[in-house]
Amino acid sequence: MNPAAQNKIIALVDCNSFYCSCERLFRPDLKLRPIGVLSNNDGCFVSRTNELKKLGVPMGAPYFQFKKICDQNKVAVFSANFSLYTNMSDRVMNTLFQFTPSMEVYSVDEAFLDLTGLDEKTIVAYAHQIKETVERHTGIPVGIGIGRTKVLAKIANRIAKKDERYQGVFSVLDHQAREKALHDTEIGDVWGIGRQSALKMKILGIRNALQLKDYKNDLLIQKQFTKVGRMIQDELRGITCFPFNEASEAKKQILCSRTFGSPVYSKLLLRESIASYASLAAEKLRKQNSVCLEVGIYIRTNPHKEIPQYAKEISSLLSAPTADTRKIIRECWRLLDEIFVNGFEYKKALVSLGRIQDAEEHQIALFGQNDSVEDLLLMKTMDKINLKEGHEMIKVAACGTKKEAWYMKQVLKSPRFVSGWSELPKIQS
DNA sequence: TCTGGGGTCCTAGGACCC
DNA sequence: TCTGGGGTCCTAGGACCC
Repeated sequence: MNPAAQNKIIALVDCNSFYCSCERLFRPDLKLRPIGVLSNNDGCFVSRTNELKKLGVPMGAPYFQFKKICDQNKVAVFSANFSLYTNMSDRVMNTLFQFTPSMEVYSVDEAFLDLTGLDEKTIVAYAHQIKETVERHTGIPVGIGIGRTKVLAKIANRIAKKDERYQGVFSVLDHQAREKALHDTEIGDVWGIGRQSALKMKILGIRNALQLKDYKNDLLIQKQFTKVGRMIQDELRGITCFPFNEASEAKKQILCSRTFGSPVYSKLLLRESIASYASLAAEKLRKQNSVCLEVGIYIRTNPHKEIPQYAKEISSLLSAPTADTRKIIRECWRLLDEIFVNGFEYKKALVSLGRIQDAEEHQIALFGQNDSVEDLLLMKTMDKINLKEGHEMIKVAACGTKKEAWYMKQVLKSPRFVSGWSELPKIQS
């Protein structure tokens, strides 16, 4: 075995309450106030500051159930402003990239850094330097966990954020620190162990990460928790199972779905919403330079409401791979004809693109019609204009022109501080 | 009135083939 | 008379993550 593989140093950098921190950046008056950010349609909390967590608002909680508590405690509540968050995310990632050539952007607010080879004695100090630099350059506070594997870095990161003594940086490279950290980490808090697995683990007497690491019957773990469970166990032992993916890979499936602002009854409006989601999905498809061979849709009523329920999904294979918005919309509409039933109160629609292939490498269809050069040019031009002039400046007419019932409600949205000239913060003089 | 959106990976089991 | 065995591919569904 390669001895270097066992002496890896992985750091996980994770932004604190990321969406809330982004909102706070442009509102210094909110520095000490609890903040919450809501999902689309102002439905549920998707980001909360510590102050809001302390008020007992759980992750994913419906806003309307906690509105009173928020009002009473002067909570600043925002509609999600994703263009702001992705913009800030880019800035954070660019800053991190200055500290190592080997980095994996894991999500909008997290990145793994490979710091292998650096002096272990000074690694914590180095991490503090990373943390301070990110905060100085972007204004976003982060926590950093350090370990031999991704799973261990995750555990260290949790402690870095939770235990104030460590001021946002914690390492489990040291044997004793690691054993204690694993002992103090509940099994359900281990990365990759969800609710179902945590329950099953407890039946086996495994209540914390240390017990999983030291569990003797590897075969039983494999059998009950699949290969993934075994890999998590090995990662806890310091053996790398989840490799470092530096290059972001092309998506194998692209989804676009929204809950409607108000219920929709007519097929006409469903068609509009689906055309709109198909356009967004196709745009993502072209952005990663891919084509798709499979198109699917899904529609459903509101399961939280006591009304007649209907939910149906359907998908189909195209005769030739495509990235043409118009072809994708056409197929979605054909599918809608197949599953639409009149008389229901629809609340959500989804469009999915599957069997995704690289646009250059895809097989030429034997029978179907491939995208022509003209089609591709039109799509590219549309994307270019939308990128430059703002989202949905140009769209296919099928998406509709009026703000119909299905449009999202976003009452509490902050201005586009970083992406719209007209909404830049104003300085009083 | 009112409950998000976008992904990945794994496995069991059926279909099919020789 | 009396019904093999092994391999591969595909899909649906489950579980998990942020």
